[in-house]
Amino acid sequence: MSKVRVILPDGSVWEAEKNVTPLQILERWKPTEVERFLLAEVNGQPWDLFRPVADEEIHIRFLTFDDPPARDAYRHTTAHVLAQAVKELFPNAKLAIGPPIENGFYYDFDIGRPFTEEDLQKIEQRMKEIVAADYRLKRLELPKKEAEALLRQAGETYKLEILAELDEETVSFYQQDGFIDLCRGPHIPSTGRIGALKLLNSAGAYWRGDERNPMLQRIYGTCFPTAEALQEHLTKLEEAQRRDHRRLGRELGLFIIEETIGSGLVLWLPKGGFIRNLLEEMWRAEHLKRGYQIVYTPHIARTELWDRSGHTQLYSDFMFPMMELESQKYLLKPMNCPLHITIFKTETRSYRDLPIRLCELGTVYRYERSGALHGLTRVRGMTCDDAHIFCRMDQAEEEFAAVVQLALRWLRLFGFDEFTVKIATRPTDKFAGTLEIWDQAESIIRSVVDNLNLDYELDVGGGAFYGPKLDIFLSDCLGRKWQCSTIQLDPNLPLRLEVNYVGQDNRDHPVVMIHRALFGTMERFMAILTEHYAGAFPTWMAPVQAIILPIADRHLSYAQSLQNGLKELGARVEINSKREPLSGRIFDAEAAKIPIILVVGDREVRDGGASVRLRGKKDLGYMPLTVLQQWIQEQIKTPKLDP
RNA sequence: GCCGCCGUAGCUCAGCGGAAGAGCGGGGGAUUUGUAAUCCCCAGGUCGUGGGUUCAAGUCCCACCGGCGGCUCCA
Repeated sequence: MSKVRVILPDGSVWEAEKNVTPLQILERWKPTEVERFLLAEVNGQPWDLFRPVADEEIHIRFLTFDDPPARDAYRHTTAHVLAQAVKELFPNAKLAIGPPIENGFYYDFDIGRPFTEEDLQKIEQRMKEIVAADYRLKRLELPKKEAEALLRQAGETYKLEILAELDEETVSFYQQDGFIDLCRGPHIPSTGRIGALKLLNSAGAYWRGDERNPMLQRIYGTCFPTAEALQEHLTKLEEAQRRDHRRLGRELGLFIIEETIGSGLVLWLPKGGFIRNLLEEMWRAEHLKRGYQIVYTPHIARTELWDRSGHTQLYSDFMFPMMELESQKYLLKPMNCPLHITIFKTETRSYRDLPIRLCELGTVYRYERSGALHGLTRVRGMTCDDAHIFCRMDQAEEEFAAVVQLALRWLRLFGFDEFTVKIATRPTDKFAGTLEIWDQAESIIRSVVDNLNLDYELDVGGGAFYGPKLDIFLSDCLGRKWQCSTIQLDPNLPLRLEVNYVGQDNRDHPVVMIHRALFGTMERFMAILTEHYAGAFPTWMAPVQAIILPIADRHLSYAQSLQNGLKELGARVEINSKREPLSGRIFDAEAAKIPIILVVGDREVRDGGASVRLRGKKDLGYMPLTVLQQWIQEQIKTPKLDP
């Protein structure tokens, strides 16, 4: 019998029998803590606690729910419990896939009809029984042939399809109780280790996400080690709902999407319009300071322009249909670049003129499928905070890096400080230009990211049709990620559209373009801000910064003079002199999320100043006028980028 | 687009075969009010649109329009 050398996390080295399981090691090493651990990591590989190890020397670690691989295994096992329950209740159901996902898991089934609310309840009930029964999980490995026979006999056609795509000679199955499933694993040792679970909803989902495939029924669920942790997660989901920008947008008078206008088309109400204008003014000032030039372009342009740019061939799926008048054909613009290019080409540009940076808050229209629309985050008419930088190839890296840095600093101004960077590379089918040019562009982006020491993820094939890009996602206060800034390096449109400069050699050379947006679109950014702040915008951004509540009519003229004084300091101040009790008007002001409430009555009229209350907080007490003025100025100060 | 659910007053929703309701908001009146909702009265709806079933349709059926959730985070 050969031996295994086991190296534990604390550095101690043991000898064990061959085919020892991590669980056996754990029972010897930490007999009192066995229950805490869900999964092992053997020589860097996630490994079932119950799976014998074959190597002669192993470095082993034990993982708990707090380690992502173990959490995934935990939820993956729960997905198997879901599948077992469904198979028992609906023997004709065919299994598709059931992976763990960010906050839970799902499993796709083909049962020929949608699940009902009652189905879900029954399934969840059955799942809890399976958990209570505490079935052990087993891993078995079968040669592909035998696996195929097994799945064929079970009528699991989707699993057969998956199997056919696997290269391995032998494949693994996991089994608990009478349920067996083709699965890569890993899993937790037994169903009894699952603490609290809940099925959330079911919905149609195409097999492999492709609408040409049959529609399956997906059940989403989540699970946590304890009922408290599950409840915490459910509360968070409710909190997200409470912050839904579509709801807050209406309640706070920010924006609305109205049937009579059309799906995906936004009406900005005065308060939302105020915030947007504020952001846009900051944006313009910042861009002028940084050598950008502001341009304006029309919403429609002749089809020939879009033919030349390649949009009608490569982007037509997202474009509104053509309109024709006086035998001229026009298209609504889905992007601003061809128009900015046209502006660039109005003059012959010397190498000394570059870079030229044209920017515009340009409204574009894109056809999004009705089912994809969502509030302000997925719309059909949107304003991009767009810019196109025309530069030489030797300037591209520096310009690109400057934009990345600007974008990160810009987003921090609005209260975000956690970002994810994703590099999206050449699409597999619809792309313009040659592979060499794409490779060069992609390597420039990588070099920028490396020099700035940014961690990034790779989105293979996610680039625009004309070039690779770097997308910046921000995380809001609930940890949700949103795509905002996008910076695209485009060596292809300039070639196609002959966007050239005259070099030192007196010859034409193609420019390189950088397409970029910082906010992304004004619509989406407004949605993100609204949800991040739950409608309680920072004072500098709030459409109404302070509201004065005179206690009785006799205090109104004092309230007005106070209002005028504060307005002179630049504050946005209103008065609510409705003849309602103070508490009622405070309630209204809090509901409107006005940051500062100023109460004035006999005392304040006599002494000057006001009683101050901050949004969400109790009475801060009386402030004399001079103190109040200074304090207000501090409160309303707009954040600025350093030069 | 596809699957499921949902469309009743400006907003949020109850009513689900037998005379259209509530709260908020709006209008009017009373109250002159001290830190998260003062009281009373009133107006407001071809119950998303169009067809059908029925003695009778917000209510059941069909189509369309619109909204919501989901449609690879791959064994």
